[in-house]
This record gives sequence, C-alpha cells and structure tokens, in this order.
Amino acid sequence: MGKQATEMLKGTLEGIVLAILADRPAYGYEITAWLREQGFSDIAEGTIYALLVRIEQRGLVDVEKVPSEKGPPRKVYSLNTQGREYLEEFWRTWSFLAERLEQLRKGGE
Amino acid sequence: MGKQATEMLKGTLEGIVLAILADRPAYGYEITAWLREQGFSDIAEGTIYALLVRIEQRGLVDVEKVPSEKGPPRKVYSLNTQGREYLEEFWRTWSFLAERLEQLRKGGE
DNA sequence: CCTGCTATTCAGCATTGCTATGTACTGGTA
DNA sequence: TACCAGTACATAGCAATGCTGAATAGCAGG
Repeated sequence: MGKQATEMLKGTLEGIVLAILADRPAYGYEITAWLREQGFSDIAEGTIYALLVRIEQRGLVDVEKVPSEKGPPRKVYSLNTQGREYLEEFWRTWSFLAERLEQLRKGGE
Repeated sequence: MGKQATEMLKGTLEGIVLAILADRPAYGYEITAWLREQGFSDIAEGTIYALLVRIEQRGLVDVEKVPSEKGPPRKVYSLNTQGREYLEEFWRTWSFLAERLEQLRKGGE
C-alpha cells in the first residue's frame, strides 16, 4: 500500500475494527495479524492498541481479560449496543462517501 | 453528515478535489460550492484553500490567475501530468480500501 | 455608507495513524 | 542457567489533515 493509504485510513480504520468486532470478539494482537493477512501490510501494532483504548473510553466496546497460554493475558473486546449503533452510523457515512467517489470516477473517464 | 465524516475525509478529500480537477479546471470558491451541492454540507472553505495550496506545492496542479467580474481574481487550478499519475494511485488505494470494506459489510450481516 | 456576495488566506486546535521503544509472560535450546 | 523468539500490550513524540474563526479585498445595490 502507498503513502496515500495512511491518510485515507484515518477514520476508516476505526470502522474497520468495529466491523471486525461486530462479527466476533477479538483482541489487539489478533486483529493486527488478521488485518495484515488481509493486505493492510503496514498497519502498526501501536495504532491498533491506541484505537482500542479510544473506542473503549467512548463506551463502544466491552472488555474482558482472558489468560493466554503463550504470553500475557489478552484483552478481548466485544461490540456492545452503543458500538453497534455507532457502526451503523459509520456505514451510512461510508456509503455516502463511496457513492460520491464512484460518481466522480465514472465522470472522469 | 455526521462527525465521523470529518475523520473519514482525511486523505479522501484530496482525491475528491483531484478528481474534480481531472474533469475540468476550477477555483477554490467554485469547488467548495460544488461540494456543498453534492451533499458535503459542512466542508469548510478554509479546508479547500489549504488543500489547494498543498497540492500546488507538490506540483500536482498548474495555476492561473483569472480576473473575476464579481470579486477578487480567481486562482484557477488544473491537473497536470504528475497530478494525473497521483490521482491514478489514489484510485488504486481507494479501490483496495473499498473492496475490504464491502467484504466486511457483507460478513457482518 | 453599509450590506451582501464573491474570493482568498492564515493562525491555532483536535484527531488520527506511524515510529520507536519498553514491558511482560511462555517455551525451546544451547 | 542464559538466551532468544513469539505472544501480547502500552506509550511518548511526531506528521498530516480537516475545522474554527477571523481577516482581507473587490464589486454592486439600496
């Protein structure tokens, strides 16, 4: 991914993580690894942890500490009701943006 | 548009403006007005002007000062070759992001 | 003269992602 | 024992971007 991606991820990455958590509870290390598999090759671990702290402080997720056999305890996040509402709002904003951009792309051919 | 839009626009707004300029030369005031018509209701004028300064400094656009009958002279921007290449790169990054997000949206139903 | 519309600019702020580093727990291996 | 890799989380400082609010300037009409 290019350098443009860094700025484009701002605001979007949060929605991506919320969407992941809407599907299943997960912890930071796991999310980072999954994103990298999906092609988000250079997403920094620190970025994900900081993001998780933010959405927790906003009350969008519930947290549970679960012991791990292979290292320090995991902080498993799951999306709560407020988080689901926020995610729906994210999808609305995303749709709006995606529609305008598709129109612009068509217009420029 | 909600508050999420502000962060989501980061990085995307630049592509949007470049896409507009790929279609036709335009000046700041005009671009702001057009975006507002398209539903980007709360895009600040200052944001567009600052963005135009940035893409000019990066050499993505050519500028021409054109007198106006109704006010101060306009700075008309047009996309140059480098700008078109940069825009193509933008579309590639955008496509990547849009595909992942559509997959996530489907998965979460 | 004053108001409103056109048109651009700029200083200061908030948010977000990245870099770099540090901490901590477990298991394997020399 | 000592060391290292893999797992797992946290944080301080930086860069980039969009927003707020205000200022500047030209032109036309009441």
